[in-house]
Amino acid sequence: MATIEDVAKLAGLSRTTVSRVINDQPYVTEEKRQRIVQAMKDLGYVPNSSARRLRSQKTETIAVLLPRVTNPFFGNLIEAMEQKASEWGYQVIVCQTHHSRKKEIDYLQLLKTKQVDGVIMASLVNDWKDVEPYLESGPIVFCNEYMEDASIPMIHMDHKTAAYEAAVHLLEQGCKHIAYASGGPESHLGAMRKQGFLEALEEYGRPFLDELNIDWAIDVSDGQKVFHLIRSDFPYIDGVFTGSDEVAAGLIYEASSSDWKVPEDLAVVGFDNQMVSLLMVPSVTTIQQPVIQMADKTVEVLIQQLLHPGAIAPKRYVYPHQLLLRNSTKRREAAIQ
Amino acid sequence: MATIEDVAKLAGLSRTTVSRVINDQPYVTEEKRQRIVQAMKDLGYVPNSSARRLRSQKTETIAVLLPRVTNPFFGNLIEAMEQKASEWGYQVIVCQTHHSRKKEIDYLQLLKTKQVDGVIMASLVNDWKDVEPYLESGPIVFCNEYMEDASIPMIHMDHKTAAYEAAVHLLEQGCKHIAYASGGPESHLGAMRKQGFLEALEEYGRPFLDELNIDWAIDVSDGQKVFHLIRSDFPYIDGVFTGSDEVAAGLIYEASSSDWKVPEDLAVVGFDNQMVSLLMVPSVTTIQQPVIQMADKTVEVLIQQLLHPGAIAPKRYVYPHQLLLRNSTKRREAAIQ
DNA sequence: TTGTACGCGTTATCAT
DNA sequence: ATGATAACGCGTACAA
Repeated sequence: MATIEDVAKLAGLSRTTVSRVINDQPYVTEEKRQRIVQAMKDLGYVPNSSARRLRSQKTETIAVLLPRVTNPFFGNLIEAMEQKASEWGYQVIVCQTHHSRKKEIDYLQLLKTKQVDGVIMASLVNDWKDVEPYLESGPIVFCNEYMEDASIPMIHMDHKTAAYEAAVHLLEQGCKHIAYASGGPESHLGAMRKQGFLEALEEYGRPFLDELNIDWAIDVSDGQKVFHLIRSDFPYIDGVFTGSDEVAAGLIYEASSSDWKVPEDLAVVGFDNQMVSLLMVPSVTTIQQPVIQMADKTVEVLIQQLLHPGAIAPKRYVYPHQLLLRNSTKRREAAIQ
Repeated sequence: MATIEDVAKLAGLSRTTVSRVINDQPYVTEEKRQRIVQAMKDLGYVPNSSARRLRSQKTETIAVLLPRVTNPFFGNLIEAMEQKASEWGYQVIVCQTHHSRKKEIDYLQLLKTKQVDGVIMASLVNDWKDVEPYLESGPIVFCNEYMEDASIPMIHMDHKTAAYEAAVHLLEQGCKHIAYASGGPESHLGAMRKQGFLEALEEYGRPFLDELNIDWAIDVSDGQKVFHLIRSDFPYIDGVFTGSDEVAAGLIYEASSSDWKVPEDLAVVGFDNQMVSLLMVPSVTTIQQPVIQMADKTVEVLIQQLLHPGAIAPKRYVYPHQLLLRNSTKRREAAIQ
């Protein structure tokens, strides 16, 4: 592998001058520049990135922490992030935490060991006190996930209001006993949703019992299980708030192969507006997040922090959501689309 | 940021000894080892990865090239790859080519600049002659994509036979005029599928006309367009082979809001066995690929190349597919779930 | 068992 | 305008 030294020799000049050419710096005669460019071509020279990193203390790489890529929400997120980052010349490392505290911390180590310049956390299962120390090694930005006490940039939706609106919608459609089927480990975000949901119930004078709380529903097959659980043990339930479109899809799929009708017997709302929510019959009422905008903003904020350290105060960007009314909750005429 | 030098000073020893402790090398008194470990803790010392890379000429990082993450097939692929790689202590960089030749080459540069030790190509739109030169900078492995002339490891299915079987299935179900709705840029893999498809038609004495060839169908909305095209311009078509479950889903979705019935009026087969193919009504007959096994194998093969350069001859691993018979093609009694 | 000294490939500083 | 030289932080012959 040719080094800068080789190029210098071949061109009959010094490393310094070659370096100047590489980095488009002034003070190089056009003639010598040509000679160097030619030498680089002849040798197939490419600057060694490790050496540059060591010298510049920069990696042009960021880590994106998320639970898993195959969850379509996170898939969309990282797709947009990678695209945006590459526009700025940054590489993206995928870090799947699978909701594990240990893995999350392990990946944060990338910051300490200088393998990445900054970190985006779209996964957050550790307490802030365990994350904060890593801040001194480089900037961290939250996306989707968030918490009150951290003073770093956060890009997210108002999950509490979103859940509140979804619950109100179910109540307005005449649901009397609404189950809450969500899952995964407790995160601040999950707590917010739950809060909004409960507020709506309280406002409408509906009680919420333990039996209506399902906290292990993540994917399609869980959704299927949820349906059977409801049907066999709690048949009086007539509405379900789910934490994802996948759970909603599983529920609706099972219902359609039973004698229950959605939404007449059971109204269902999903979350994320994934493609499947539109393809299901009936189509799924869901909450849309501006994923791409959030992803772009997150990358932009992080890179700005890298380019101008400490220039801007950590801000919070709250993006709007939208409750998309579809057929899975259409018990009264009002429903649109 | 503390360096190895700081640790050495604090412990009253030399850098060398500290280095020995870091890398678990012998010839260090237990007592001094303790002293050093303590010093590292006190200083919060972590080895600088850039320096290590420069010194060792290794990055412990691999690049995965693919069209886009939100295509569920590739989402599954990179999810499994990242997980496997992390078990070996390797980082994964996402490289979305969006079928662009330029982007594909740009990402291959990561190999030349020593930003990664090896590359997995699950995207392949350039000619082999343009890819081959990068081989001298490090190992490259194909996954899913492949071509005859390259002498590097390749992990993939027999797409030709898979397509052949799907087409035969449609013919056996009594389809007389079968459209081929696939898309994206031409790849060797696409050519193989088409070949298998055509062979089946020929075998059954069915002609294939230009009007039956749709080459721009990639996602759900394309599938919807395909349906309307067929319905308005080529209503005699009674079967469609699609390149992905998403296209199939779009087709079926539109058909269900029309007076056409699937499979009676139009039989549809998909590709990849994505979740949506199971959730659609009717469920979609499709071809299943052993994605995770292929992903694991690919990572394993690449890492073996990194650990033992030139030890094993480049081999080809062909994985079995499975045609899953579902309702979207069930025109005769035989079909199974 | 421990330490000295050099080099990995670049870039920044300071002369000239 | 150009070049010599010193870092960046680490690992490893080789010497002791």
